[in-house]
Amino acid sequence: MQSTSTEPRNNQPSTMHSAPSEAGRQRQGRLWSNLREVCDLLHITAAVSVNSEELLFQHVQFKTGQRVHTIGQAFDTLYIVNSGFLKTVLIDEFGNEQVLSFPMKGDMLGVDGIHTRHYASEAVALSDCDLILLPFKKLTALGRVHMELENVMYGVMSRELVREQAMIGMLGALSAEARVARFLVTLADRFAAMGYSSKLFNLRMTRHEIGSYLGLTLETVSRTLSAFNEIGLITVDQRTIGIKDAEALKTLRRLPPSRSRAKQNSAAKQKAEAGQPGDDQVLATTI
Amino acid sequence: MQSTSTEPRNNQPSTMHSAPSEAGRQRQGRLWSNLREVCDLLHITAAVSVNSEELLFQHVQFKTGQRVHTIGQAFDTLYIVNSGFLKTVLIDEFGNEQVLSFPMKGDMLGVDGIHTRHYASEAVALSDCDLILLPFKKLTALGRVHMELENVMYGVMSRELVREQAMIGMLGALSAEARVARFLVTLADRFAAMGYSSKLFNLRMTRHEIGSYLGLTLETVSRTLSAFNEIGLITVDQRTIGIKDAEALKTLRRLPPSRSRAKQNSAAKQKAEAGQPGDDQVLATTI
DNA sequence: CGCGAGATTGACTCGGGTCAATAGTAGTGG
DNA sequence: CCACTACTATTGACCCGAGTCAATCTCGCG
Repeated sequence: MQSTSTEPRNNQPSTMHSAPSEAGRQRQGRLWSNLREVCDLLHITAAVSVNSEELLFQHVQFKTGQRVHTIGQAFDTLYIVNSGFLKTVLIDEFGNEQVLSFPMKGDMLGVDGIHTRHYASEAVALSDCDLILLPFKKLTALGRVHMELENVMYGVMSRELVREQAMIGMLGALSAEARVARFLVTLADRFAAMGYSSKLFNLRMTRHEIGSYLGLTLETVSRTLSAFNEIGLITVDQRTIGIKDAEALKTLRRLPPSRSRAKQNSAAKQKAEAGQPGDDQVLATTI
Repeated sequence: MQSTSTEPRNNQPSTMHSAPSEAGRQRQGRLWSNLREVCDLLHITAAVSVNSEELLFQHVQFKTGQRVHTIGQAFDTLYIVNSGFLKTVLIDEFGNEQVLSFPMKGDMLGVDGIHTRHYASEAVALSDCDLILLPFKKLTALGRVHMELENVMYGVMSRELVREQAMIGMLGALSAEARVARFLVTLADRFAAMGYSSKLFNLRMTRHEIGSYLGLTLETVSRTLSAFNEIGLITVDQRTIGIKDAEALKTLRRLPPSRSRAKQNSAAKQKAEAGQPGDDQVLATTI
């Protein structure tokens, strides 16, 4: 089914979420997954010994725009994304959204609710989604029997922690161009890991949401994408992104590394390269 | 166990770390803590039933500047801060440090190593420190017997995750003044939770480290502290900070909330308040 | 076919980064 | 005890990256 890419299952409206695609079996008119399928989804290589056809986890579908959980809501279950795209957000005292992540297939939701027993963030479906429910009580009870599970959980939470650390590092140190470049590269890698094309894909989120996620305004995101397009790093058409030079995007550095170049390329080099027939003056500042 | 790490133990000479202060008992010339003491330190209200005088966790001392663990080092143990102050940092491709956190009493270190089995960050002592070792293997083995422990771990990791989410929200949305203000308020609260004064304390980190943590330059941090000092929110003398108006610091908002005031106070209001005998023009822009 | 949400682009402004000079503080050793 | 050095902090001058405001364009949808 997901042959080419870009669109997993065409988003036909209202059709009971079209194809079940991956894991899961019908029962009582619903999809269920066993522990092995859950671990596969998480990319965790835990040797799940059990014949866990007994241990089944229910799926739930959410349609575009629906909230999976909201801030302050009593916590009782974790979610794993089986298909679809979401965003998680914080809401500040003025009602402004701060996007924290864009979960997709294989990601876990709700971990931030464990501590206080209330979700600390809000999760919203950006497309029709299929999520697997992991009732937390059930999960800890299972831990008693299957110790592998405990390590799976530690691994997932630690992974999420590392991801957030990288995010903090990015927000604290990178320029706008570098943030957008990294965002695109990371997205491409995640699509690749899901079996889709990493060279051509559709953004599921608005410029505003990307900006919030990267600590930028939507205008800056838009301008930066246009600039990347002009110098041939990518192609942009609304939400369709084509990656043309992944290497350049990966190595695009920040402007404020410290004291170093930043002055020398401003005037001195400009005239030296008048022989270039191309049109690459747009990002000349970042080299 | 093979220490391998940068700076192992054996540095208890000098002053045997002044006062043992809190938890711990001597044995083999070292300090050890039991499970209850560990949980108390973490502020986790887990009913630790066990008479866990058998389960003892060793302490280790680190002196100012020593590294507890480095990036890429093989992970095998978690740490809990019993006393002292540290920083955790990421190192980018150019050797620049990005400060991620300032762990102090009751905080856990090393969680980011669980996922890949290698520490993802570096932890450095900013003062002489006393840490409790939690060998991860031992910990998971214990989980088999004491289920409370599992929940303690989940709680600590979830708490850390929430903290990092708040950090991301701050870096993505707040102005320099607001970041510094929040930093001070958060520090004050943490000191209060540790039983110290929340009104007068010493920073254990440099302006540079604060700036890195907040995504600012050291100059901006310094200037902002001076500005807060001038309008009477705090007093500053090198690393000694006195909190004068905690409420004002807490409610200091960002400048770029969206579209709203920002223009109307620029010219119109200035002349209307010439009757103010005080000296408060410094931060007039933020109102 | 018009409407509204989203995206693009331009013009302008300013918060905060950069560079630089000065001053306070700590550690070391003669 | 006082230099001598190295590190840290404070301030000022300057300027650029990105935010703000606003106009226009595109596209999907009822």
